[in-house]
Amino acid sequence: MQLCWLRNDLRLHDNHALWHASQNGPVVAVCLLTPETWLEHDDAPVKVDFWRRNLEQLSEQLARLNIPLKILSADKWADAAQLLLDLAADLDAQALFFNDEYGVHEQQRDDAVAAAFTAPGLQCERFTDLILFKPGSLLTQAGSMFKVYSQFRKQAYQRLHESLPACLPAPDEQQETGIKADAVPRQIAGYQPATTQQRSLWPAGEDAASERLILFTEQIMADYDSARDLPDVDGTSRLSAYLVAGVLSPRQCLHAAISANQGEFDSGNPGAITWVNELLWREFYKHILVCYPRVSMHRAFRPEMESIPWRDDSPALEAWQQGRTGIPIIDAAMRQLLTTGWMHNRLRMLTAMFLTKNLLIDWKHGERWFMQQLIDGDLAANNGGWQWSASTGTDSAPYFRIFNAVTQSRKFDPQGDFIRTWVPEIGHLSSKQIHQPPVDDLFASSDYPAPLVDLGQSRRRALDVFKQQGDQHD
DNA sequence: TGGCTCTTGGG
DNA sequence: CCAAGAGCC
Repeated sequence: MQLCWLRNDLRLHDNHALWHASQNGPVVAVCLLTPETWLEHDDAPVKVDFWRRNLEQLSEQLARLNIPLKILSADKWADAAQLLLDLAADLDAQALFFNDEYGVHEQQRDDAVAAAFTAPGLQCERFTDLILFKPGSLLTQAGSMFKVYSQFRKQAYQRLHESLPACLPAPDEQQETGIKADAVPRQIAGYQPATTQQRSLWPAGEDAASERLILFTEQIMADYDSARDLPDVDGTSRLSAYLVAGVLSPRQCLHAAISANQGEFDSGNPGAITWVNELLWREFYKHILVCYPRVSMHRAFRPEMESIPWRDDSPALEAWQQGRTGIPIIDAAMRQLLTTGWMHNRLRMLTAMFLTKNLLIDWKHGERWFMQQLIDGDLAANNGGWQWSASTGTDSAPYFRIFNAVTQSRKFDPQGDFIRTWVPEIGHLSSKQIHQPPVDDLFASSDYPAPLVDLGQSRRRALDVFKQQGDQHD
């Protein structure tokens, strides 16, 4: 008997741990509920609910293969090893299989569990599955981790040309084990259940994920290059939540893109190339997290950026969080996040840069708020994105490349339709005015706030601060 | 995965 | 008046 420990890999297909366990003999799947650790990691309620709903779907699929799902509960990850050992003893299981997760706490937890199993002579098998390449396996000539994305990608392309990682099938149906499966709880204690709207925006299960993947690669991806920046258009993959919960694997994404692009991933349709590029950014940030763990320990990737005098301004932070900054595109984006648990990628860059540059508020506050709200919150990608915007990260935006939220709004939401959806109190304004409501109008008719900061002034303030930072370290 | 300002040259 | 390009942050 083998245990397969499921975490953020809630799928039957192309699941390395599950497949290899099933090749080894009868399998019992197990997962561990640790709400306290999720809280410490700022996992959003909508994300926890999505994970739970996917687990529900997966347990039904597993049942059809006669693979029982056992559900363990613990306060903290520190208890994981003992709980899994006890279960193994109960079921007389000799081996534990799981797919590696990345992050300091995750790796500590997994190393401890692996040690606890191998010490008494049990087997523990770990796999690279959530990403394409094992972190640390793509290196410069000098043997160090890349600090610049384009070089990382070059190496990744080369490796993919040499051998494209294949997708594994779902495990076969096994003999009845006689072991009773546990029911997936309807709700996780301490977490608000998701709203009806959120649930219908993000249907759970492998079938839903694969439907969206096919729709995207066959109908949306061809225009990805031009449409992906328009928040009011369904032009992005919207697959991130599925990737984070592991309902979908990056190999499945890569193969779907390739088959919709005449077998190519770095040539052919520009949309396909750009999307594969996004998959590789995801990969890059995971590698950065493992090779430079300081980025997840409240540290800037670039040490010389540690001493930026961030402003302490909780009213402004709260206005940003609640979508009351008086900059329509920023508020629309933040309200989309609050309501749906998701934000369009272009808007993530805009709102992050507005917080870190125009408001000069520490990126760590924004990083935390995003994690607490996002259905697709992912430590590596979220941290990478925030440090990119704050210019503190690897290969990040140069400090002088500051977005102007209003200019970007005119460019990417030209008719103002996205703003009208989320900021209805200024919906009556023309598409010319809606990006920057005239002050008279604000006094006259709506309770929409005046801008929190002047974009020009606050831009110059950020330039001064960041320039000084650089001078100090010349 | 920018923006601002200044310049030039054309309506 | 504006578009387009250069140089700077």
